[in-house]
Amino acid sequence: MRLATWNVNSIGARLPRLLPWLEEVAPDVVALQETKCADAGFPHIELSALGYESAHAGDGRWNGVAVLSRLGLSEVSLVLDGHPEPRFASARCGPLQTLSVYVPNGRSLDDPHYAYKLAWLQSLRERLEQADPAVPLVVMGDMNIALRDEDVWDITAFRESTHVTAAERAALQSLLDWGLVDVQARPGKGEVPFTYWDYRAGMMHKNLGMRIDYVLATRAVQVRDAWVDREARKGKGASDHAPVVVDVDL
DNA sequence: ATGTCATCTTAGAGATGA
Repeated sequence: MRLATWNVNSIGARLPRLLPWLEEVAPDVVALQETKCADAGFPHIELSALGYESAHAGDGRWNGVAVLSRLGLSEVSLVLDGHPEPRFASARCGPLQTLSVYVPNGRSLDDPHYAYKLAWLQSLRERLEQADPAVPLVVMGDMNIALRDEDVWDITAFRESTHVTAAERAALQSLLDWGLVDVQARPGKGEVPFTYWDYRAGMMHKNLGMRIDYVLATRAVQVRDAWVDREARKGKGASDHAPVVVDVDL
């Protein structure tokens, strides 16, 4: 079984890249983030033509998450309790419980959005308590957290920044402590396989990136291979995030 | 690194978010 997660930064703008990518890479289960579209505008038909059922939570301009599956799609849940923004989608995809999450950015340490980020992560942790860490389950998505210093291009550039604070890392570690493994992708251009590069200042070209997109899997999911598809971040009309692809056995 | 991209408002450049 092949899994993938990708922050597409607007599924509308990205459809000319997303559809060929799905055909080429042929993942069985996909978590998407930042679809930036309302449910009515989600391309269910185009995805169906490629064999995917899809569940989408979105309300328009911001956020938006989806789960795509060609192994069946059931037990859909699109709400994380207490949080109206569409940042959570959960579904059973064949034998695999699949969560697609778009963790709030946080913006800056003194912004209310930062506290919201931590509260949202706490809610996600509580949501996991309703599941069983012994079953095949993955949490995939844009965590907006770099778990280790080496997961950003230069930790000294993050002195007063979100994404690297002890509180954020503890919140992500708390998800792992429930019973999830942080699946390690093969090394990329550098030692750490970054998943995000800012559009500005030639960051991609200089490989000044961040590892903030994750596949977190229970131990019932046996990982065969994992990589970041940097090619999908290149060229015209690319997202600022690259997909993470993971081959697993259950 | 602050160099781009996407979307919405309301008709075209600015605001917002990442």
